[in-house]
Amino acid sequence: MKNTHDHHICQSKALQHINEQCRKKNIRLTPIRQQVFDEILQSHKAIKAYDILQNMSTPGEMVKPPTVYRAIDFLLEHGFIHKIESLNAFIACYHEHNKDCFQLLICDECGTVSEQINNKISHEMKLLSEKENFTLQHPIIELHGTCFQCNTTGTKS
Amino acid sequence: MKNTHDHHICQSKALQHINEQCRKKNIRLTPIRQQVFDEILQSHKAIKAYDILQNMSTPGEMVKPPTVYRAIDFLLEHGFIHKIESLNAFIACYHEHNKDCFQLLICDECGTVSEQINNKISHEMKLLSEKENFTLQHPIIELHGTCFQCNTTGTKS
DNA sequence: TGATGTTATGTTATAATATAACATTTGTTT
DNA sequence: AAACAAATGTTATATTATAACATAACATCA
Repeated sequence: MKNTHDHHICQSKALQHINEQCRKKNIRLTPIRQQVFDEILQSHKAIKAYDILQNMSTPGEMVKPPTVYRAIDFLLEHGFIHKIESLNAFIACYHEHNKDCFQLLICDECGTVSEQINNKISHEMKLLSEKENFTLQHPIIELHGTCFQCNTTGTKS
Repeated sequence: MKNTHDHHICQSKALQHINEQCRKKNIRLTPIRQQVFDEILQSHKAIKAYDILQNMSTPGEMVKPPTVYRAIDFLLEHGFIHKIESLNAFIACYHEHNKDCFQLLICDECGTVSEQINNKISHEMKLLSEKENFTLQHPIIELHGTCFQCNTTGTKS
């Protein structure tokens, strides 16, 4: 199946970004954190914590949940990954956004997740919050549906 | 503490609505489903499945998870309640909306959840989806922050 | 340098959320 | 009443996530 983009470019950009940021902010990208980020970076599909666990484990050496969850917490805290609440899964952040408002398009057919930064939506969220005298701190926007590829081909990738 | 609205009105409206709908659609609001809905209807705070379990149990008769989860599934399916994915919790639907796009304002101080139906936001979601050739089926919009009351009083309700 | 504090990791156990699978009962239709 | 469908009961277990405490690695500066 033809892919609409070269994921290696995303990956190397994201890697560059995380390395830069860690240097700049003087936070430590330890081997475990690196490994967990690499797992999440593999594709544009969301990955679950226990799948990361599995992938990082060998018959001789089973990685334990706190190891992975702690790395995930670190990556989330610094915005290198996002949690998809409706899937209990994680996706790498490919935008270098300082903005705290982004939208996730989640294809329920193939599992692909696409991160969008739409200023109009951010703006409308702000307006709604103001209208309701609500101090918006953390917007979660997860849009489930079917992506173009799956609509077109009718197959799972 | 003064409350900004009379929750009993919400409750009775929602009760009326669910009864009407069940009659109209010829679906059964059994005692268990009624009970679970009542629990969720208690307040404008989200409630968790295991709290419902607790509330429905007596020392002599412990309700078991599938009982509650099945009722929740029924109520979700017919739009009488909503799941808040970022809290793993549930809230009654007080709008009689056929619309599939609503926004939840979630106060992280006091736990109050307010359901909004904002046409501009729905519209922008549609535009974004179209732009990305994405068939939107189920939008999830959960806005975390602090409500007016909590901002003002600095206390938890 | 090595004493000290801080950050990260290891380890064990368990909490919290959710579903599978199969048996039984209740309701509905004819 | 027979037969089917829908709902509930019951047991077990899967999945997701964290608490609590021990140890190791790193940082810093007297």
